[in-house]
Amino acid sequence: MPEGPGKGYDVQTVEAKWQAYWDEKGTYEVDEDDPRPAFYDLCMYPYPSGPIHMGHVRNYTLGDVICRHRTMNGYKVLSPMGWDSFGLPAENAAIKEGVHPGVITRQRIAVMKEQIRRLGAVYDWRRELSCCEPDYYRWTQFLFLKLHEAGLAYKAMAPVNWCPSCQTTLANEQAEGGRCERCDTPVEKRDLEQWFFKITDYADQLLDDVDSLEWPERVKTMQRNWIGRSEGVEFAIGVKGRAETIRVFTTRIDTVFGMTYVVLAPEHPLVADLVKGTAREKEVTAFVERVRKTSEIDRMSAEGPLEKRGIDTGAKAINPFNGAEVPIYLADYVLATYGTGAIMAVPGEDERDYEFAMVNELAIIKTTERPEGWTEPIYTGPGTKINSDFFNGMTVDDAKRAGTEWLVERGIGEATVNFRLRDWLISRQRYWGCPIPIVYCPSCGTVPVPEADLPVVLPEDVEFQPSGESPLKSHEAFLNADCPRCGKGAVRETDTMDTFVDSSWYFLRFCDATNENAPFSADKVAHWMPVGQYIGGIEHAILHLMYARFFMKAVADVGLGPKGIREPFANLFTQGMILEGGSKMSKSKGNLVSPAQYFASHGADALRLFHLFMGPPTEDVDWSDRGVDGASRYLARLWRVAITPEELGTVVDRDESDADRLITRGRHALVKKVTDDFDRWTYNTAIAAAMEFTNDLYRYVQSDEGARRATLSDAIDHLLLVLAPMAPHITAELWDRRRGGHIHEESWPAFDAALAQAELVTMIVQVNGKVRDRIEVAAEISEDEMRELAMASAKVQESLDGGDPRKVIVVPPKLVNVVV
RNA sequence: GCCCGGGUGGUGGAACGGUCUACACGGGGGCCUUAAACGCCCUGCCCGAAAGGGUGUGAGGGUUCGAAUCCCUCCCCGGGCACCA
Repeated sequence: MPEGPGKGYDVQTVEAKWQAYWDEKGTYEVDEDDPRPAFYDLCMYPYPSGPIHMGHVRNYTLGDVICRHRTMNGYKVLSPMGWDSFGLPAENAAIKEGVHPGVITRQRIAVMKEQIRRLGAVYDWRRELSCCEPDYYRWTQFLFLKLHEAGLAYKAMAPVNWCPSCQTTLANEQAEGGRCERCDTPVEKRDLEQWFFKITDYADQLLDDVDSLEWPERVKTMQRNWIGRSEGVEFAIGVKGRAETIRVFTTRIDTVFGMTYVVLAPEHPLVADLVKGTAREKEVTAFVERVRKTSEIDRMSAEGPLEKRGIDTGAKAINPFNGAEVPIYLADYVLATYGTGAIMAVPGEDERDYEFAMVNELAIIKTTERPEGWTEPIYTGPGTKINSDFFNGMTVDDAKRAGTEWLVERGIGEATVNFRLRDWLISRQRYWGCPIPIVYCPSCGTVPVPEADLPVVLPEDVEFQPSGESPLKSHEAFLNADCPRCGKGAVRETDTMDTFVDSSWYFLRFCDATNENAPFSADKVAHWMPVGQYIGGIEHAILHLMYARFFMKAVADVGLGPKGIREPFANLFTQGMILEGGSKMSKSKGNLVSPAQYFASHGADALRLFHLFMGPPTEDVDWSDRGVDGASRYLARLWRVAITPEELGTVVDRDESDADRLITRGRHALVKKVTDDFDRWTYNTAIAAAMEFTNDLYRYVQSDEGARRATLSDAIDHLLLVLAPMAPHITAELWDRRRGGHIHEESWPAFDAALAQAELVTMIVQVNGKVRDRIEVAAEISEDEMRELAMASAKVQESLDGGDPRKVIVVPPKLVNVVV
């Protein structure tokens, strides 16, 4: 492995020097009273897991390039960094190693911070925050109280994943495959009282506002699908011989005359009552038990829809439209948590119902005309209604309207909208998270902790149970509290908040990070927000980004945030993953490649440059370290050329030559190219252009009589300027040595578009679309001249063989195509 | 199953409908050196000693003077969603 770029360039010393300079001088510290226009550049803050990995390098390099580039373009760029420092991994490590999670976490933050600095990424460190510290989480608690006050935080019974061995609930992500992440015990469903945020109140807004975002289309699509708005009707279906009705939701009321049976979710509240005392009771109860044991994860994921399991209750439903009696089934393909937990089933017009009907040998009624040649038994497209009484002859859409009207007139149904989005369950039965500021009083009930009493501090003197049960549950001093309302003895909530709550507002805190009286001031937030560029992994496309959007809106509505800003992230960039051998790098796979070794062997600039050069940052890339050498070699070359232009060839002080004109043209073209590429996020081609220009310099200066020193100097200055955001250390050092001063305080260079155009171009001569000749011509050549030149070409004459061309296509100044 | 992305040299990747493979990595060769490292230059698939020619962007069609690029059919890879009525 080569030791750095070589001759006269001491990578380690130079990089350390400039990193210290940026820190000490506070180059990237910004404030409200700075008159430059504001720009907020943010990378998703990391979970402090210890040493950084290549994904971090990619992320923070991109963020840093944006920050430095924007700054050179005259903006004051807010670029902060912090730590998503609550969470399960540190707590698990604590249980295993007997060290407090806070200790482990703070050590890891120190390591990570040092490595991020070593990368040369610059931040306004005065704004650093860590969400596990009381000066941050007291405001998370404050926001919880505000949401609670506004009715947006509530407690309710909910089915959760429960690990019987660890005695705790688990997040869905921690119970993948239906087994506990820690002990591999199968997870059960339990109903527990849990805290929720009422994100569903914002379902419509969250959906509508997606349109206004400059985000990757696929992320927007994922958000829309996750919200899953669907319009339909809810109506009551009578049960034969009983007073109760079953409410069902459907988006296809036009198919109601095809209703073949009704299905209830096994958890439906009416089930027990329906079968009580009937011959079916025993069998149905057994079925319900069986389904309950299957976790929701198994029911909803696996490889595609599971085989439809169901059972006849023996009860009959009555179709209100025609009085038809149909059987009532229970089936696990109907979810208790969506719509009303009950459906009307129409096998002729719904794939799932069809599948179920086949298994249970039920009749199929078609209610929509099939298109010519349609052979499938199910049809879900548009058409004309048939077998449908007063719908007959209507289109599907008209029948939907008529059906809804019919129900509304009789008072048994109405149009409704359903969402896939559920309220956000934020309770975690874990220690290492933000305590929920609530106490339970025997006489006053659930009482919020007064704002003046915040923070509710996580006690440090805790003993971690090998079982994983939260030590808060057995911590007397924490548990016992006085009721804020009546002063009598009360008990504290021991659940902590999902760490996604912490990350739902950290970008707001960055705007006003040291405020001791409020989570942030609305004015400061208004000054910086929305984030002008947010950069992070695609894996957060739904959860974090949805929650943060919800918070931004909620915070405005409870009177804390600026009213006009309802979306936190105006622009989002999702970077691709760094793979190793085709799969994601991870500790467990043992295929981590540490960035730290490259700091020592090649330096931060080379590593940054290589990451940017690998390919477009949206794409996943397989890691290969061969190219770091190449980046390093290029930087060494740049160093030699900039320090000693004679390296390039003959440097003279005399009149302008062709070489001078070519070099000047080249540098205008370079600046144009890099400027365009920065807008397109195609740093790979920007770097290629810089390399190409450097190669061209050698060519021009070595040919004929050499180039002027002044021309070269100007070219090298521009080369350094365009590379400055990407390779900040070497360009800063060279700039300082060549001209004095700080390159990152220079303006982004301008270019003259006319000068960037080449004088001479290669004209391609084709015969029948195949290249037959190349001729150097002036860029301003006329069509006629081109045609003449092309026809005069020996190659063309040969092909014509004395005849006349059928057609000649001329595209000035690049191409002539002769068709024979 | 549905919805997105992608398939271009040995590799990463370039390419407003107009020279396919820029820029790199790796390989081969040469120069420099006492030698090596560094550096510099050439090369890049097939035929040919060369000049030159040919094939050629996952497959097959189409549009066009001209297609990696636009249209249709299909195959393969990656990702997301997955019983939401």
